[in-house]
Amino acid sequence: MTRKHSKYESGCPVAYALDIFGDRWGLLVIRDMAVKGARTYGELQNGWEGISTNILAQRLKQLEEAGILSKSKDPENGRSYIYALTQKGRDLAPVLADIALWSAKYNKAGHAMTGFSDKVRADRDGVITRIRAGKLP
Amino acid sequence: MTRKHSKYESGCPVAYALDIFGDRWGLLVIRDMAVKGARTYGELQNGWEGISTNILAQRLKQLEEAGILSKSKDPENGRSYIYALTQKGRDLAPVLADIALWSAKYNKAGHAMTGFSDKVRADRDGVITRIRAGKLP
DNA sequence: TTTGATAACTTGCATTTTGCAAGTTGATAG
DNA sequence: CTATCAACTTGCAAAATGCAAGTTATCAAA
Repeated sequence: MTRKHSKYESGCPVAYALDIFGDRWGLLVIRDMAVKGARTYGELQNGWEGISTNILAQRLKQLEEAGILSKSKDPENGRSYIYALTQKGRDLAPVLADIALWSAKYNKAGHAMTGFSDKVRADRDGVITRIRAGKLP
Repeated sequence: MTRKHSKYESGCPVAYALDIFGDRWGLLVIRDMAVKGARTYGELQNGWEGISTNILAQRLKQLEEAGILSKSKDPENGRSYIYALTQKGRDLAPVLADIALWSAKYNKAGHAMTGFSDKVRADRDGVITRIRAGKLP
């Protein structure tokens, strides 16, 4: 991620990853694609958290530059683009899965969604394998 | 995390977690404690990435409020406090481990640290168990 | 063909977060 | 007592995010 605040550059693996998706929206965009199957700008715009249009556009560009996702023209609709996670992006499945497990354990809110975390709890390896294969969890 | 930009509130587990550590520094503070064994403000201040003093103070307070870490007076040094990850914080070990593995696979920088990710690659469960038990990986 | 709708952004400005660097306060050591 | 240290705090600047209106290219219908 090309932030003005210089990248961490510490060489630590956690820092390296956070340089790519350690902002407010990066991992949520990736989640929308991996877990919900979002593929277009409009679908991502209609995500659960209400990302701003300028931030979404910027994030998509940065994640594309980081090799996390790819952007191609939609052959069936000249106005639309298709965004897809690359293998590099899909390989973040274990991170998403374990974050969901952690949250399921500690989030006491009554309105918490449990679909994804329930699936992970039931079959963590299966969920990860499917996301890595480009399928829904 | 009490950010003015309203919390996501979507109910999604990933969003719940990012509300707590989805800022620029949260997960790095947690890493410093889990992976390096940092326990004092000074040790955290001397982290690999150069966090600002005001941000560190603020983050420690927020993470304490979120139940990720605890703060207690150092009985041997009246000027110092000891910060320790709670079980809730230590339960983020799988997330840290997965991030490290992912980065080891995709970070091509020659100066990348490989200690933690090598340990995870060799024995992911062992690393997670040790961190969860409050030990170093 | 024209008109209206739509997808994907872009733009201008406001608010919030992070960064820099100096400063303060309480505790310790000599 | 003075000097040093640990843990912040403070004031301001820079960067990131949010809001809401706007623009452009493409598609669909009349």
